[in-house]
Amino acid sequence: MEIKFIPIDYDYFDWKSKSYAKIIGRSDKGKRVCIIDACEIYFWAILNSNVSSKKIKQMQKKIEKIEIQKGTRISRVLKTELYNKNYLGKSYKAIKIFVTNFKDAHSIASKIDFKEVYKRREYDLTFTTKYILQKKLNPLTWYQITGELLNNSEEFGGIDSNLDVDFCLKIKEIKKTEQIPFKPKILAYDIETEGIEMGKTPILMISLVGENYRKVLTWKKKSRKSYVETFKDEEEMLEEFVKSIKKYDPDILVGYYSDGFDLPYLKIRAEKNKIKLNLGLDNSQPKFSRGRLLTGKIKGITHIDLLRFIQTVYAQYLKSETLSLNEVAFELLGEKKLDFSPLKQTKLKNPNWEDFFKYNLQDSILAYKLTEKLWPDLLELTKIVQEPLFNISRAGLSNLVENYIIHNLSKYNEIAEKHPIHEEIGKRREQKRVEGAFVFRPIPGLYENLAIFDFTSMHTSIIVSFNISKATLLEKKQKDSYESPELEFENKKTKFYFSKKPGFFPLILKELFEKRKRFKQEYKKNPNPLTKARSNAFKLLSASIHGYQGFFGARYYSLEASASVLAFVRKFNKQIIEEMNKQGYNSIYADTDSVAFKLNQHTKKQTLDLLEKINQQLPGIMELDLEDFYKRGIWVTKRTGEFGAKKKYALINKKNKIKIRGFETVRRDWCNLARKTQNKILNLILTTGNEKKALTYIKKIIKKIKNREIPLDQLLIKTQLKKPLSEYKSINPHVMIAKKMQEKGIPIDVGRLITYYISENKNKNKRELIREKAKLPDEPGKYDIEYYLNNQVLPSVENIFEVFKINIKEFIEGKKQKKLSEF
DNA sequence: GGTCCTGCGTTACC
DNA sequence: ACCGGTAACGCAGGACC
Repeated sequence: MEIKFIPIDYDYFDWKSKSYAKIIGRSDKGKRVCIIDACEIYFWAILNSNVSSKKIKQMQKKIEKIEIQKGTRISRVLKTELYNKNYLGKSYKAIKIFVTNFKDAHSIASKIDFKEVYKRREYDLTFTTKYILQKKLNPLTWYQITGELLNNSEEFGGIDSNLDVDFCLKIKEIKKTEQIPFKPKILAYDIETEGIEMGKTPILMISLVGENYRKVLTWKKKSRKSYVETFKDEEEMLEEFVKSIKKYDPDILVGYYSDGFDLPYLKIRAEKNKIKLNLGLDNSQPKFSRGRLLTGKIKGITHIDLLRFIQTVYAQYLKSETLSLNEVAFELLGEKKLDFSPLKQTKLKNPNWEDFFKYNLQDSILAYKLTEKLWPDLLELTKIVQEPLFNISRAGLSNLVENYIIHNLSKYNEIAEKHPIHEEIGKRREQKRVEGAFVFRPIPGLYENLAIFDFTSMHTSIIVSFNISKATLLEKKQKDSYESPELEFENKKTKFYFSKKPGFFPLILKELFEKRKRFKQEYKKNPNPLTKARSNAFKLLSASIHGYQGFFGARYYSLEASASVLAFVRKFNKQIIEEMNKQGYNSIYADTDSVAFKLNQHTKKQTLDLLEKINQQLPGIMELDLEDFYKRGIWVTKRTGEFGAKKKYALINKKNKIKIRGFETVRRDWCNLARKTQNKILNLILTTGNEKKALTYIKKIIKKIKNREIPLDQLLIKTQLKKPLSEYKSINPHVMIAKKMQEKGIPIDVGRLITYYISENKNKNKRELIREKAKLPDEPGKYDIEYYLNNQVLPSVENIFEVFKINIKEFIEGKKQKKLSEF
């Protein structure tokens, strides 16, 4: 039998002590298919140099006799083969050791302890990674598959008959084929419960949304709405939930925060009702693995918690202040959750069930639409990193980078480095932090006619240009090697040297860098969600590489490499600052990979010519780029001291587009009033080039504050709770409010945004703490005029006016010949 | 009882 | 434990006068 097949979910199983891959996907006809494939399980014993051939043969014989029994399972070494391989860029003889069973590779590896063995490697890769590497059956890519149809076959213990698929194939041949668009079957779900404590109270309703498919399952109330199905009790509802999913037959089951809430909740409630939540295609129940975060896996169906993907991969493209479903959906879809106020109360009393059903349905609708919207990003990242969608949708940045590297090692005949063990991680974490990038302290002022240059993927281009990596680091200075700038490392001034022979790590990055450029161009030429997603995926990987090298959990960790990259970053940033000054420009500001400067008498063309000249002199693949030309820019003083503040500036380009960085305007822990006022002031100053209109505006705002004309929603301050309440040493207003909320019975989780305002407080007998005046938004009270003037609005604008030598407080007092308090 | 400094805490930039 | 260093700045806590 021959079919076109796209792999989606990867798994493996044991049959007669051997490991087999079990891959679920679709055929081009939309059939759900399982394919079964044998996969050789092996790892490597890398040998010390000058071990004699005779000795090697002896070792191979010994290794081939290793046998392990674990319960009923017997694991053996099947065979061994000798190869010339590279490991960390050096060539070695290595014995490839084939074992029967994946699960025992680790134990067998630990039995190979000959003194001639330098390292044992690749026993710590997952089965799926090994399989994909070996068979090149990449996720979400179409293949032409030839195989033997299993039909109630005895082979593999009748696996096909217990599997909920259209057919099951035993693979004979995998061939590449043309790619056709693939749209997965997505089903979104969301539950509503009586309380929020995990599994404690019944699930009231469950919504399910797919293509032309909308359902709410409940047992609480009958409804006139056709999408609502009412059952006798929670048990029946849960049973129907499983049935509905099986019937809809989705490739992807998606929720929002469903790893942490919906799926584990469902599992507990199923247990309480003594029923099986057998969602898996093999009728297995969801399995949860505990890391820092709970992860819910369903066999054969890719369970995605969209929040996790958005948190690690997508948040950087979002403006939303929180990653709540409501805000993210509004930003990406222009659609919100429905307002259902009974949920905001601590106890649900006689809710309007019709509204509640609608509310529940809407959450799944949003999750469904968001998944469709983010599908190009999930798809591209999965194809590029070459790990299953399930992993990609939850992977952190280091994980994405590392898997990208692992799946690109074979070109260099490289054996993968091992994952650091616990002890090693501990050691790495104790290492002193290395010095980071350089930030140039600006001289405060309003500047005209500016431009910004920045380096393209600076860290990555440095790694490639100077061949920097764990494997290319030389122990001591060598002739004809790359030399890092002087840097401090372990409390000593030193330099690091890197071989000139290109290493596999920089070479993989070089390819990544080139692809990043190519796909950015492709997107510019042909902008659509797919080209955008591809461009973004490479951008993300490229931007995360340097952080990866310095991350304690990385296989290719090297603090020496990381410190060297940063030393180059500082050097080149300073070099460009100087070069611009030398060429008759004035450098105003710089941060890491960018330099802002005044053009002075120079034209745009002269500036671009200079850019080209600089580029000709830059080493390797390093490249300086024009970010933009700007009409004006403003830099202010720090609130304390008379120096210019770093990481705070505002610019207006030639098309009157304003870019604000670091100012309170962009900080969510300031009230809207202060943020909006500052934004307006910056806008007026940047557009007009002077402070006149801004002064008129601030006077108007101050008057409004004084007259209590500001609505409460403009005065709310939002601060995130970053740790459990008990761990706070310093009780700041938001901690105080969180405690108050907890006393009221409102559940407080880490990560929650705490909202409050500052009210007037009459008893002024002792030193007044702000937290004593903090109130919940629904607590009655008058806002504290003095606080909002002196701690919010005026501080947000005073150093802007100071650029024009105006002391805003004095200006306001002087003008009116009155004290501020009488204003 | 006021003033100043320091550390905690959050959020931003790159 | 899940990319990391640089930086601003409010508030509380405590030393000091």
